[in-house]
Amino acid sequence: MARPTIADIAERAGVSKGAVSFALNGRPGVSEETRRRILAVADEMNWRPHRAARSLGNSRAGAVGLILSRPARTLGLEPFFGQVVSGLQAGLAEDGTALQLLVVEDPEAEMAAYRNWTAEKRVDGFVLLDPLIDDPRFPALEALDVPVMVLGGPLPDTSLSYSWADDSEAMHEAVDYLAALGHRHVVHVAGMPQFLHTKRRMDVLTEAKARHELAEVVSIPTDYSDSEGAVITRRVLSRRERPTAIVYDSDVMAVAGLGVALEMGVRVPQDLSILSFDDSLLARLTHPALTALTRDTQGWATEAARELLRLIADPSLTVRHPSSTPVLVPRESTAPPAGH
Amino acid sequence: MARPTIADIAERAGVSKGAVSFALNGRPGVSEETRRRILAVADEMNWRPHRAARSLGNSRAGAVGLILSRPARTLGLEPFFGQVVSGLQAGLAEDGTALQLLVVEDPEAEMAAYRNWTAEKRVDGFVLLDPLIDDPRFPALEALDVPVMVLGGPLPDTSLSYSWADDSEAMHEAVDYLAALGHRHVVHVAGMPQFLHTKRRMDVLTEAKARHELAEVVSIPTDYSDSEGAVITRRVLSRRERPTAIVYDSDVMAVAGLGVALEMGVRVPQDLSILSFDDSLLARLTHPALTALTRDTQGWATEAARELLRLIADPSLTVRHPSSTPVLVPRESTAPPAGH
DNA sequence: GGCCCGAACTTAACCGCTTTATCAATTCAA
DNA sequence: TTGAATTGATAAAGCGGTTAAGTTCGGGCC
Repeated sequence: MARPTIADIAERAGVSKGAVSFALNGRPGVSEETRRRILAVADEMNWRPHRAARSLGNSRAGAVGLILSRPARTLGLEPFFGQVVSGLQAGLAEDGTALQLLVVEDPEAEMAAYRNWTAEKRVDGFVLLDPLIDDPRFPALEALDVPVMVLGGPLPDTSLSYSWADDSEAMHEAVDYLAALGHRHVVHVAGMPQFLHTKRRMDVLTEAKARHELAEVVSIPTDYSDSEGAVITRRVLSRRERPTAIVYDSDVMAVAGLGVALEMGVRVPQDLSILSFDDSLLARLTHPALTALTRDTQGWATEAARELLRLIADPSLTVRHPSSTPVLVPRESTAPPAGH
Repeated sequence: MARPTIADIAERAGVSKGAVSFALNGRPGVSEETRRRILAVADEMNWRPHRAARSLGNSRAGAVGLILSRPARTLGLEPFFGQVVSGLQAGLAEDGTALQLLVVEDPEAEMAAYRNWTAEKRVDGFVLLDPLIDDPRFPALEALDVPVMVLGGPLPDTSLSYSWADDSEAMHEAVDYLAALGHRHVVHVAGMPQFLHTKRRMDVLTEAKARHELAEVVSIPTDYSDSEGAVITRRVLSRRERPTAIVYDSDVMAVAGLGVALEMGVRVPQDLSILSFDDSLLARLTHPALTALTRDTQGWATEAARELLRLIADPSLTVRHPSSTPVLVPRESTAPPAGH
C-alpha cells in the first residue's frame, strides 16, 4: 500500500483528521480512549509523519545547520571535526532533529549559506565553530534573528549563545606544569591568530612569563597545517638557544613537530618536551606518546546541541553554557629539561 | 518585512502564483519578458523558496541520508569518514541537495533509520558504506524501493547501485611490489572479515602466495582498532620466524604497528617493511613515513554523490560506477628484506 | 470568414499535516 | 431548572509551493 496519511488513519478510526493530529501530538482535544484507538490504528498502519508536511504546518524545519569554511580536506585530517559532527548529531538525534552539513571554500560562501538556509527555512538554527576576534558572522546572524549556538567563547559583545570550555585555564595548567618541570624557554606554536581561542591562549602565555619568571616565551601563529608546524619547529630548533619545551595548538602540528625533532636528532623528552593542546588517537600513537590537553569534544558538542534545541524551543533564551575544562594528560613527551 | 512568498511576488508583478512558479523554475508557460520581470521582482524581494513547501509540492525531500553504525568515536578517528562526508557533501551541493547524517550504535538502529527516513520522506535516497558479505541491508533497502548508492563493490546479487574502486587490483599491486622487493614472508593485518573489501583483499593475498611462490602469507582479521593492530603486530614479531613485511588494512593500525616495531627494536624498513592500505596525513607524519595505497576518497565520494542524484532523478537507472584504483605510493617504510 | 492551434496565463486543486473557529453534548454553578 | 463553562470532536482554512485543467488571444491555413 502507498504511504498512509492521517486522512487514512482518520477514516479507519472513524474520526476527523484534526482529531488524529491532536492524538498523535499528545495535545488536548481528544479523550484518552479515542487517543488510544487512533494511536493503535496509526501504529497498525505503520504511519510516520511526512517531514515536509509537518514543517510546512508548524513552521519548524526539524534540522540545524553546521557550515564549515575550512578547506574540505581538513575535515578528514583534523579529528576534531569528526568528533564535533558525531557529538552534535547525537545531541540532536534525541529530538529527531537532523544535522545539515555544508563545507564551503570561503567565509563569503559561509555567510551566504546562513542567509539562504534561513530564508529557505531549511534549518531552525545554526552551530558555529571557531569564533574569531570581531567575528563578522556574529552581527550578521544576529540580524538574521535565528537561533545560534557558538562552540567556543566566552564571547564579548554578542547576544548569541555559546558553549565554552575554559581554554585559558587549560593553558595555565599546561604552562604551570612545564614551569614546574623546570622549563624556562617555551615556544608556543599557535593556531590562526584571528581565532578567539588562539588569542586567549597566547595571552595566558605572555602573562605566565612574568608569573613564572620564564626566560623566553614566544607564540608563533600558524595555519594549523602539519607543514607549518614542521617548518616552525625546524626553525626554533635551529636557533643557538633552543627552547626546552614546545606547546602546539593542535595534535597534527605536534606530531609533525615531533617528526622534525627526531629528524634533527633532538631527543624527546630528554632534550625537548612536547605538549599538544589537542588530544586524539594521533597523539597517542606516536613514540613517544604526546602529553596533551584532552577534552571530551564529542560530549561538549552533544551538550551544545541540546542547548541549541532549547534555544530553538524558546528563542528568547540566551545560553552561556560552560563545558568542562580540558585536562592535562601527561604521557611520554614531557620531562624536566636536561640538567635540571 | 516578513519572508516573501510567491504570492507576494505574483501580486507585485501583476501575475498569478502559477506564472511565478513557472518562471522561477524555468519551465514553459510564460514569455521571456514576463519571466525576466518576475525574476527581477523575486530578486528584488529577496525571495527564496521555502524548502518544506517545495518538498510537499513536488515530493522531493532535497536531501540524502548517510547512516553510520560504527561507534561514534570512530568518526573522529578514521580520516576516511571525514573525507567521505565532505566529498559527498560537495557532490550534493552542486544540486542544492543536503546531506543528512546519522550515527547509530548498532545495525538494527541503522535499519530502523532507513525505514523511518524513507517513510517520513525525509530523504530521497541513501549512501551506504562498508558493504558486507551477504549484507542484510541490501534486500531491506531493495524492498523499501528507495534510491541507494553503495560506496564499495562490485556487489553480486543486488539491484542496488554502487561505485567501486578496484581493491583487488590495488592489493595485487601491493603484493607484487613486496614480492619484487624480495619479500617471502608477508602478514596481512586485515580489517573486519565481514566486510566485502576485506574478503576481497584476503582472497588476492592467498592467490598471490601461489603466484609469487611466497613462503608465508597470512591474513589476520581485526576490528580496525589501533589496539588490535598493535597486539597482532606484537604477536607476529615475537615469533621465531618473523615476517619481513606487514600489510595493514588501515593507516591507524599501520601506525600502531610501526610503534610496536620501534618498541621491540625492529627497524623499519631494514628489518621489517610496512605497507598501509589506507593513506592519510597519519601515514605521512610518522617516521619513517609509511608506504601506502592512496586514493582520492573525497573525489570518489563526490562522484558517488553525483551518481546518486542521477539515480534519484531517474529511479529506473542502475549505476555501476567504477572509480579510480588506489595507487601505491612508496615512502620510507618499505625496502628489500635484510640479506636480499 | 471560420476553424484550429499553440503560446501565455489564470484558476484552483492538491501535497500532508497543523490549527483555529465552530458546534454539540455534558457538566456545573446558581 | 436554566444559563454558562467545559469537554470532545469536526470542518475548514491555512502553510508555500507545484501542477493539471482551463481560458484568452493572435495568427496561420483553407
